[in-house]
Amino acid sequence: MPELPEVELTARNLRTWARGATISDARIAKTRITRGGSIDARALIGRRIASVDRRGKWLRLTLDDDRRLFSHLGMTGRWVRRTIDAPEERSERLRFDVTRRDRETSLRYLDQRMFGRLLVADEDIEEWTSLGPDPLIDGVDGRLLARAIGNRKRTIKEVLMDQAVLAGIGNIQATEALWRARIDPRTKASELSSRRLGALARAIGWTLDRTLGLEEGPEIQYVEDPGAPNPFVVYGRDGEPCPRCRTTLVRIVLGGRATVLCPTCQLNQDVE
DNA sequence: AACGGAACCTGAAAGC
DNA sequence: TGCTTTCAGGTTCCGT
Repeated sequence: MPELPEVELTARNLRTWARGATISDARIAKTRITRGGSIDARALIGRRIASVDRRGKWLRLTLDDDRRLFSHLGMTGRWVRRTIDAPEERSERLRFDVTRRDRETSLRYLDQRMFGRLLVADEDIEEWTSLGPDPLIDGVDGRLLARAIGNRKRTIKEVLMDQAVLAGIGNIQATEALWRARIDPRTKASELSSRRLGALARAIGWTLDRTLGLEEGPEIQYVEDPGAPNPFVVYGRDGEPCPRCRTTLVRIVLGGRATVLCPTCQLNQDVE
């Protein structure tokens, strides 16, 4: 589920909760979350969490012995803070009890569908190093987009979601940004003018900032959480009027993913 | 090489 | 009411 904004908020939470803290206990359930490796939880006990970083949708917790814990949230992963005596939750896959200044709390990684990943490594893993530029860390503008896209011929929506092109953009952020920039998601990426790419870069900044602002708080609110209203402008709103021109928004499928667009205003026309 | 589609999972919501 | 189908914000693999 999570895209760049949710992962960024998670990184900020983990810094607040755990940076500088010592792991006093660690337990990991044996599930497919650790595929591609295995984690010896006992070997983490006693280590201090030196720093927490995010790149794209990946999190990296660096320990004081320079080993790193990598975490990808997949579709349903979330890190939460609990009291030390809170009972194990249904989808709990990893638990860290951490101590800082004599205060002990418990960090839990929850992941219902287990598409997420957890890996421990001595150095940065390929999944981390192969990520493209991150819009929040590296900034994003039309030139950078043009360079990242190169002459890729897939649709701009699919290319935007390619983590090697731009790190952190998923289905929601791509949908929202393309609507904002008035670009038809089916356009071949290499066919966008530099002017269009400039508009797209600004639109990406707009939707990321907007989503980050919506999600400030102790726990990330997902759209699909029961009772939570959809906070997005067009994502999940097919059948509703376009907020800009009132045309009914339509749903198509691109690269196997639901895509909402306005058939009237997403026509790649410059508007100033 | 590039593409569409299925697979990996669980559970909530919609459909009948 | 209860059973069935569809769908979900991610990634990877497989066959054409």
